[in-house]
Amino acid sequence: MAEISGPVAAPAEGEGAPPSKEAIFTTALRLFARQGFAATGMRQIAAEAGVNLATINYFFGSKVALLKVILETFSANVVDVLETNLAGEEAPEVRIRRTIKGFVEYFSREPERVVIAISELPHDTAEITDLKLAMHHRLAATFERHVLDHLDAEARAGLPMAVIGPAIASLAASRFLFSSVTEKSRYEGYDPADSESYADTIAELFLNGISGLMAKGTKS
Amino acid sequence: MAEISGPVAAPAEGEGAPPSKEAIFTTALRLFARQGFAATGMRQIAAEAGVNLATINYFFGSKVALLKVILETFSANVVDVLETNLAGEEAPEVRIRRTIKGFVEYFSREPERVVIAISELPHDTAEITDLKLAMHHRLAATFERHVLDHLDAEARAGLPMAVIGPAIASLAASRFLFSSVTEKSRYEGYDPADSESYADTIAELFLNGISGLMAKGTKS
DNA sequence: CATATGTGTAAACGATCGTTTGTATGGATA
DNA sequence: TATCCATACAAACGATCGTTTACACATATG
Repeated sequence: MAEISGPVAAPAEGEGAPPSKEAIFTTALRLFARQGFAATGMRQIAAEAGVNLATINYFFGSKVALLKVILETFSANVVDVLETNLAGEEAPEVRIRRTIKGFVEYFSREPERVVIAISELPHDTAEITDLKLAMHHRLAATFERHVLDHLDAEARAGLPMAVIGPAIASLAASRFLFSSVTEKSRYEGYDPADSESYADTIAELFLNGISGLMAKGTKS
Repeated sequence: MAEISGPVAAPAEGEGAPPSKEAIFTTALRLFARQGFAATGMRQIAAEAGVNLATINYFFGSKVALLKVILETFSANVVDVLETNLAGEEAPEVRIRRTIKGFVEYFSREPERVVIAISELPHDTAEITDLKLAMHHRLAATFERHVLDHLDAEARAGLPMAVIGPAIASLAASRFLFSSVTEKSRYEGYDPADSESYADTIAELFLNGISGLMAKGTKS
């Protein structure tokens, strides 16, 4: 099958895109996050976006291609956050803390992409698997280059990449993964809208654990 | 609609169950974890379990009821692990470490349930929402009673339940969430089958962060 | 023997799925 | 004006969806 130069290959979702295309994209983002990719039908997207059914395939080519665009931009953004925050001459602790806060802040801005990415992560949709692997390799390589390679052998042995990679990702995403549950519960003395202090908490948790959190106490 | 005393209400998956029923259950467990609930069809379950299509609804009533059984047993098991490990007179750190290791060990034994539970967590399937909320409340109440209530106000202020609840769950589950990706990659010097040391690593990470991991180094 | 019950099966139900086809329109371009 | 092209729409395609019905067979019970 030859390459197509039609609208299918368009990178999508820039502000230059036609209003219909943008409506489709934001609606799909919302529905995929709320109901899951497989459970969301094309007709529902079309109806809630206020466009014709065929318009979706006209702009995006297919349903999985729509998912692909979502995951690809998410992947690019996450790699970008990691690269820009993890580089530098400061102590590893400073750069790691900055990186985690960068993750949390980006996730707060686009929680729907986080939910979609994590929800689809364990499933092996044929056309998505390669995308996930590529993202994983880029993230792992960046983390190794900027952090692990600067540690002595003993410290490095305590940080197996296969553990802390998923750990840091899950940790930063945990709030958004569970938001459908925690939002329905009430916690006294905690403001869920305060994303700044949340980023601090998660960063401290990853660096020094709950003992670090308890030591800091009300100081934050 | 009156209650039915037929096989639909059966608690399922005991060893006393008919072989067909057990085959359906284990097959559904595998397919739901690998493809997702919505993306898995009844006919595929029936075919791979070697039973007739109608047999599934005969034993379980409906497709969502099948998912319900999976999540209910998972929920009961997780609450049980938390209760048995978190209680006791030892220092909080000892009990928390034991609890996390308990989680990881149970998750290692039944990774498919973990993947299903986390994947379906953000989605609001009408009949599943209540189940998730109930599980969340039980877990939060148990953790508060056994840990938070024994801390002084300052230390407690550093541990917002809305943060560390999802955090501990995501951390313990991270490896199994990402297994479809990490399994396809190679990590030197790390044996993914060593679930014992993995549990240690995650527990140390939650308690003392990566600084704790680096301090321990090759000692583990 | 007659009957009830648990299990398994074939076939079909209506609904919804993702995708494609054909056509219409409106503005830009030649 | 004539042509092209991006956008948009209605309608239908075949396939698959979860579920239900009706029936068959075994075993156990009265």
